[in-house]
Amino acid sequence: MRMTQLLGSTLRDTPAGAESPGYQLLLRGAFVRQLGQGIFSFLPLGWRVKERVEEILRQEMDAVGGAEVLLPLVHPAEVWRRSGRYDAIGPELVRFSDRRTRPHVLALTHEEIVATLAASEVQSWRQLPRFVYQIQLKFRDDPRPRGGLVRLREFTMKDGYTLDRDPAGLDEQYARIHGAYVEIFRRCGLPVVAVSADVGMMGGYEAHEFMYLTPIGEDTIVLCDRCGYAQNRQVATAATLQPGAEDPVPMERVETPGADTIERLTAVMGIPAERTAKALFMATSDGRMVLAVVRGDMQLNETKLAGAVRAAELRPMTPEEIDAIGAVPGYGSPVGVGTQALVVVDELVARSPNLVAGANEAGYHLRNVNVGRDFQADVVADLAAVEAGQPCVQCGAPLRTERAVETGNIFKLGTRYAALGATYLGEDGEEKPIVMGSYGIGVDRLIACVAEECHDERGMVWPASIAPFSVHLCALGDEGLGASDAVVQALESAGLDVLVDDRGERAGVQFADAELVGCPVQVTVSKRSIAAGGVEAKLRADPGREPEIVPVAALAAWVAPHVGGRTRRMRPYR
RNA sequence: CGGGCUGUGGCGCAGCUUGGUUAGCGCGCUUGACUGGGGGUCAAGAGGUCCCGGGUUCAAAUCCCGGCAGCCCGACCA
Repeated sequence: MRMTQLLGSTLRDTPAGAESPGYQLLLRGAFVRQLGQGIFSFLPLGWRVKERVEEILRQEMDAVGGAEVLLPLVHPAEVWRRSGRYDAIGPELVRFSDRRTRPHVLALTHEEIVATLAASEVQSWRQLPRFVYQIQLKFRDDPRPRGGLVRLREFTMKDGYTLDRDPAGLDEQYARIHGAYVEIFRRCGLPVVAVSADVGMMGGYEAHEFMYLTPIGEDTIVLCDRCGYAQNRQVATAATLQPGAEDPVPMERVETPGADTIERLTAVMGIPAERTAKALFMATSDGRMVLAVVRGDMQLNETKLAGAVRAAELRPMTPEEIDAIGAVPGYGSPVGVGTQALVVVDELVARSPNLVAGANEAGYHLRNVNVGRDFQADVVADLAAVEAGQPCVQCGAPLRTERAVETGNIFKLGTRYAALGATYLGEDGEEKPIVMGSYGIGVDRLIACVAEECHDERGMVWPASIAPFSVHLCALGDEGLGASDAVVQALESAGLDVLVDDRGERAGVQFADAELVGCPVQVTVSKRSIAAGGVEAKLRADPGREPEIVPVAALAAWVAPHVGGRTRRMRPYR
């Protein structure tokens, strides 16, 4: 392909508003352009990268028995009503009417569609297991898209769905696809860690996320360097702490003026935060009031609390609601609170004697509060968010936390979508629910992560497997331009794809752009190289090394080992 | 949805505080000359509803009000 065919030119200045280095380079290298919030165009170079990634996805999905399909982007609302998600999901599900005022939605995932197909297409146990996947657009009206391609509203997802007779069958496919995911990220040159995760809105009973560790990530994962424990902070637990043994002593009311935060309380009373309990006032989506108690030095993990009270969603209580249960913000505690609120206590608090808690009266706290004696817990559960440095639940070594981007996830859904009629007739003649699994990879997000991972100060350094072209050919001067056709011919006839800089720009401009675009092999042809016996070749990943003179006839053989990871011959553009 | 920041030729920015000439600068673009291996030099050009709407004023890029858009933090989110 010739550079004069490309739409979009490289940028010398970093566009305003692009924060992360990877996103800056995707813009500067003319890979993508933003159209609206969370909505992007892929320019020719970006499209080539995307095509490469998709090819790897197809190969790996096919390798574990996947059959590619294409499911619609626009769904009648009825399908989502039947699964219950039409009402369960908030405004991120885009709803609209067609010309006959029939309600529709834009696909934000495709479980419903696969389940609907399974209902009509699968009748017998002989038709299971199955694994279908697609590479499709999704639209999620996210309240806050950000980070360029990291968090989009319109995005491309590789989503796959397994259909099985029973959980054992699901486990088998799940493990196989887990392995395929590891291979996909390896081939794309992106280091990830697989962590256990919350199932979220998908429902189901087990999930893993494939996380790329980066400070721009929006998730926090908890890692143990000794034993390999790795979980999303939403579900992570630390080893149980053992509070000092101490006999309960009588509770007393103390004056604590202005101590309406844990920080001020510890200052006023001269005690460490570990000796305090704090109350958080939450309401469930089904209208229950929840008073959660964690130790003063710890953060509430809302995912854990939601699980403990079996709530779909939680929100903070309003001041009126707090007042109605008889509590006082800043001085709140379960002591003396009426039965309108469900009291949920972190297990560490439940075992800790003589804590300081609020008195539900402005300016007063209670010393020596003991669970069971001074108030009753309706539920005792692990509610605390894991902090770095806490001991690992498996081996006791100090845990580490890292920011990460979720580039892929896999879910064991189980039978929840059987409600859409996804059942089969078993070998025993009985109707049984199909057991489903769901498997996603965000293609754009994966590219964004690779851009973060694979660059230097001059531009992208794409892994050969997904680079837009194998070779970036700089044709310098009339002699270089004149000789470039033969070089392209030599490479393309060997199955190598080439981007030719045929713009007639000066050497410096061509070199700078080649480094920005980041193809693995950079070849220069010019009067000088011809006089030296061929072309100059060097690797993008090794910019410091002197280029090597290679005869045109030997060039393809020189290039090939450096682009071995490329798997598909792309059609030449002509 | 809350908080903060920003909207000025294709890109990056100045000007706004304290209203007043033809709204500037760098890059890019066009034409010509020179140059020709790391974003070269010189010259001549093209290109602008100063985000939108309203208001104040003799006069608004500039001040006021209201929108819209983008970015960041938070809430939210597979």
